[in-house]
Formats: sequence, C-alpha cells, structure tokens
Amino acid sequence: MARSGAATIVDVARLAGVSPAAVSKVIRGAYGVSPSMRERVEAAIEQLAYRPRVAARAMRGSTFSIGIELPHPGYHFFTTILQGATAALGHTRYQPIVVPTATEAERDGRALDLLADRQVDGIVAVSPLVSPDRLERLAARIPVVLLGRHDRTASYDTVTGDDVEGTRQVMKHLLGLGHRRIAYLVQEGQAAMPGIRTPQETRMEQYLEHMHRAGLGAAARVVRTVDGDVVPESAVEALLAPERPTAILVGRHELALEMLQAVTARGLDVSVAGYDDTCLAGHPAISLTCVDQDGVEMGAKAIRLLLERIGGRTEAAHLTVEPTLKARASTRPVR
Amino acid sequence: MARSGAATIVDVARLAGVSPAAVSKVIRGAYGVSPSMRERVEAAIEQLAYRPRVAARAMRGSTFSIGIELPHPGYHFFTTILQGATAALGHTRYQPIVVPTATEAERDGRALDLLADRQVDGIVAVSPLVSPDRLERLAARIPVVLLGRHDRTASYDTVTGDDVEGTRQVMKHLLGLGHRRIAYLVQEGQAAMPGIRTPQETRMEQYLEHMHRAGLGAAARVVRTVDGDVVPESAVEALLAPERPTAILVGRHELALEMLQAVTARGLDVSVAGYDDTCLAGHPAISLTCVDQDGVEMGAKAIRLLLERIGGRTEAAHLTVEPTLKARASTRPVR
DNA sequence: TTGAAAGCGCTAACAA
DNA sequence: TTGTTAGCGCTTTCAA
Repeated sequence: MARSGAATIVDVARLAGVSPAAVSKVIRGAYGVSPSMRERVEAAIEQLAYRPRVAARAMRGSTFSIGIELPHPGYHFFTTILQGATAALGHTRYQPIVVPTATEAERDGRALDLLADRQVDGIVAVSPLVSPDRLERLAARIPVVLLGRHDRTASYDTVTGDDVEGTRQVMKHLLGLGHRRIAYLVQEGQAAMPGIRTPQETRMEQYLEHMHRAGLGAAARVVRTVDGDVVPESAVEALLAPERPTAILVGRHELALEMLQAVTARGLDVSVAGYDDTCLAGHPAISLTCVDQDGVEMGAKAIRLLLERIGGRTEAAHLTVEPTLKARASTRPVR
Repeated sequence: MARSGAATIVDVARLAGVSPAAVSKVIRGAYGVSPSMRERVEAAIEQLAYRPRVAARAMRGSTFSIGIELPHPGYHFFTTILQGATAALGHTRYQPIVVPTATEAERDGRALDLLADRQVDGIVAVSPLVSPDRLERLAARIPVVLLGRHDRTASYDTVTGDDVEGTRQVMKHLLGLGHRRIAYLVQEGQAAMPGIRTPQETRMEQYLEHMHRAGLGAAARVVRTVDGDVVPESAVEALLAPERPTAILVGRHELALEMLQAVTARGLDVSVAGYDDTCLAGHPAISLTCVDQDGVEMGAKAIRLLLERIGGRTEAAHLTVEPTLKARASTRPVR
C-alpha cells in the first residue's frame, strides 16, 4: 500500500502527452530531447510531484547509490569517516546509504551482503571482519573500498592509516620520555581474526616490535579487554598491578579516555596514550596524547577511489593516510 | 554490470526442479510448502549462493527496510538514538538503512524523499526541519515516526524528550545554586523554523519562561551561534562580557563542552550546564552538568511505534521520554 | 527527435 | 501442494 497513489512515469507521460521512454530520457538528462518536450515533461513532473522509484530503476539501470558499512556508529572516529565520505559524495549523482553494525559479530559481512542485495554501485567497508576471499568475490561484482585493512589484493582498493608509522611515533614519544614499562590495552575481537590485518593488530604487533627493539621485550605486556564501551575493572586491575607500568598505550580512543579516567581516579602517575583524536582529547581538562588520523580525508579518499572504479579503473589502488602525533599532558616524563 | 553473473530465482528454480513461485514461497516462509521441496530449494539456494534482490522484491511486495534519517552523525546523542533503533530492529525481519544529513540545509526533507524513493516500509526522522504539511503527505503513504519534534498530528507518531521538564530541572538547579545572571547559548538554524517546534526551541522558550517567572526577565540573555561544531570566539565574547553571567545554559551537548573549555581556559568561575549526556560529560576531568535523555530508549520506542503502524495501528501515538538531571561539578553555587 | 516493445527479478492471484 | 500467469515501474534497444 505504500506509495499506492503515487505517480509513475506513465502518469507523467500521459499528462505531458509523450511516451514513457521520453520521460525517462528527460529524467536521466539523456541525449536527444527537444527543449519543448523537456519543458512539458518537467512541468508534468512538477505537477504530479513525480519521483522515480529506486527499485524500478535498479531493475535495469543503476541505483546511483553508494553503500557504506559503518561499524559502531557511537565511535567518533568512524562517524568522522562517514562525514568525509558523505561530503565527498555531495555533488555527485550518488547517494550514500549506510548500514550500521553494532557488534563485532555483525561485522562478519552480512551488512555487505545487504548492501549488495540493494544493488548499490559501490561499497565502502570500514574494517570489516571478513576474509579476503569473500571480499574478492564481492568485489568481482561491485567495486569495493576497504577502510583500515592492511591486506592488499588486486580486486579491491584500500585506504589505510599508516599504523606502522603512527605506532612508531607514539612509541618513540613514550620511550623518549623515559618510559620502560609500557603496557598495551587492546580490544578483544578486533585483533583476533586469522588472515586479516586490522589496524588493531598492526598496532599491537608494532608495539611489541618496538619494545623488543628497545630491549624491553620482557617488559612488554598486552592486556585484552572484551568488546564494548567500558574497560572492565578486571582489565584495569590487570593493567595497574602488580608491576605497574609507567605508561599505557591503548588501541582505541574511547578506551584510552576510560583508562585515563581510571588512572586519574586512582591518583596514579601513569601516562596514557591512545589512537585517534577527538575534540575531547584536546579538551584542556582531558589532554590525551594520541595518534591523530584524518578520518574525513580517509572517507573522502575512499569515495574518490570508488568513483574511479565505477568510472572504469581496473588496477587496484592502495592509499595511505599519514597520522600525526598529538603529544599532550596525559603523557609525562617518567619520574 | 553489477551482479551480472549472480543467480536469480529462476536459476534456483531450475536447479531445484521447481517453479520460481515455489522458490519465492520458500524464501518468504509462505504457507503451503512440502518439507521435501523446501529442502531441495534450500540446497539449491545454498549451492548457487542465491540472494534475492531488494529491488525486484520492492516491485511487488515489501522491501523490509526501515529508513532512518540521521542528522549530524558526529553528534553523540544522535548516534545513541541510532543504536537504540538498530538494536530494536535486531530480531525483526526489517533492516535499517540510514541516510545521513550533514548540514542543517540538508535536513529540509530531501533525505526523507530519498528514503521514500527506496520504498522503505517506515521512516524514523530525527527532528527534521520539514513542515508538518509535508510530513503529513509523506505519512499518508509511509508510516513515519518523528523524533524530538513537539508537533502533534494524527498522521505521524512522535517520540520526544520532555524538554519542558528537562529545562525545568536544570533551571531549578541553577536558580537553587543562587544563580541570577543565567545566559543561554543556542545554535542558529535549530530554533528558527516557523511552525516547527524543535527541542531547541522549546528549551529556549522554557529558559525564558523560567527567567521571567523568577523575576529575572531583564537578566535573560540569549546568544545565538552559527551551525557547526565550534563556538566562534565572537559568541564566547558576547556571552562572557560585559555583564558576565554566573551560569550558562547551552542547548547542545557538544557546544556545552566547548563553552566549558572556554570558561576554564579563561580561569573564570562561570557555571556551565548542557543538554544530553555522554560518558565524557561524566569524566571526572570534565564533569559537565547536563540533562540526560535516554537516546537508546528513544530510538527503540520509535521503532516500536513504527512496527505497530506497519502492523495496522491507525490512531497516532505520542510518546515522551523523561529526562534526568545529572548535576556535576561544572555547576557550583554562586559566590 | 520520438515511440513501441521487451524485459529486468520478483511476488501474488489463481488454476491445476 | 505446486505451477502458470500477469504484472510492478523503469530503461534500453531498435524502428519510425
């Protein structure tokens, strides 16, 4: 019953006294329409408040939509990417449609299937937990750009932050401040998928690598926390006792803020650094040191790659966005 | 060319040795299918990795999708609503599809049209800047739930925070702390649409009302800032000089955090309170007093109303969610 | 420059 | 219980 009474292309054609095919041409701005006909058709469209159905269009042509798989809409960094992507789509014919995934479990690719079922013209997937195999099969049918994944195949494009460089910067910063017992907090699930190189995984590996190179392999300590928005008390305890670190590096922004809170609440002199920046990290009362990634640029780049692919490019492209260390008061020289 | 080689219902039917209609019935779980046929069809679906196109389905039946118009994905409160809505949709047959709107200008209803063009089965619109007229026309075709708008019509349902009560609570709190010169910061565009009762507008009116009732009508001061994420220096100046208020009430969370920052940076003893809560407001280093609205519940309620409408309810429903004042350190007794 | 006709993949009546 | 049939609203050859 939805749209029951709504005008169709046939109604418009009838009112304008032309064929449906002619209306279709006007709508699409296709070649070979006389100005007088265009005018009459446009008047009829206006009068009937006609809008083409995406579904009917999809049956033959293109939907002119770009699907965006967006994990954890509550995480600031991801919405930043969305903003960049949406803005980049601004003046194209393409519309963004977003399928949110709330839990790690949902990032298994079902959202990508849903987008494919909608016959979107391209897909931006934000570090999905899907095997390269499956992504290649998808990319064979629809252009796909992966955000944040470090795997490189010929079938899909990627945009990644330089996690090696980012981790290098923050580790250099911490080591330079004299820290030796540096611990690492990572969120379970993000680093645990075999065959997939997530940012989380890369950063953790690099942390271990830097500890090792600094001769601190024995002091390295990785604490894993569950999926979710809070750092459970047990993880905090595991992190802060008994050989308490002087600095903690955290794999995700929101958790870094939590850790900072936990440390502050306990009155401890433990430095905390994280990944990704928000205006809140820069708030003087918080002042969290972090590796800033330009999410807006990443989103915009992803769209650019997608449009290029839709436009016909066939060889794969892999873009990297350089992170910047924002050193703030949450990291201090070790006493 | 997208999906070019993908299997259709005819392919499945052929492989299973049945009619396309039979496959359709199996897919939809429709009545009157023998177990043996179901089994064969399911095997064929599996083998061909068949997935029904949403578009083809939409041509006759339902798309089983709920459209969500989401303004400002970067604002925490809005993503909270999205989370509630997505979770509520979790175990239904319906899928959420989100169309983000980035600027105030985009909230004029074009996103709603895009969703209607996709023949979604229902629409959740988060305080869109669209006239009741136009919404009624839309709601005549598709069930619509408005979030945050205070207009009440018979054609669409609404879910709103109790902004009268919320403002009452925070004003009572500030007045109780001895504040008399209380200023109000509101974002331009949000309160300026004729005929539409946005939360922003209601809150501002209530602020004025409470000032008036407290005999402080002359001390009331409303400063408007432009659309965007920052409070421009000029607005800060306008707010803090020359008859500096002892407290500032801010219409939107992100701006409240900014104001708090500006006040702190200047070392002034000015209380700041806002609307909406985040974990960051509760961070001990920030400790921003605010009126907390349960966004998750609002999102969930919106979906519930929508499903009821889809299920056949015809009379309008208007739900209210009660806010809670979270009094924190950013508001102190006036010296 | 315009129109007629075919068909995209699916569902819903209706027949068998 | 199963299959046949007739579209849904649009785009796209191909003729006129």
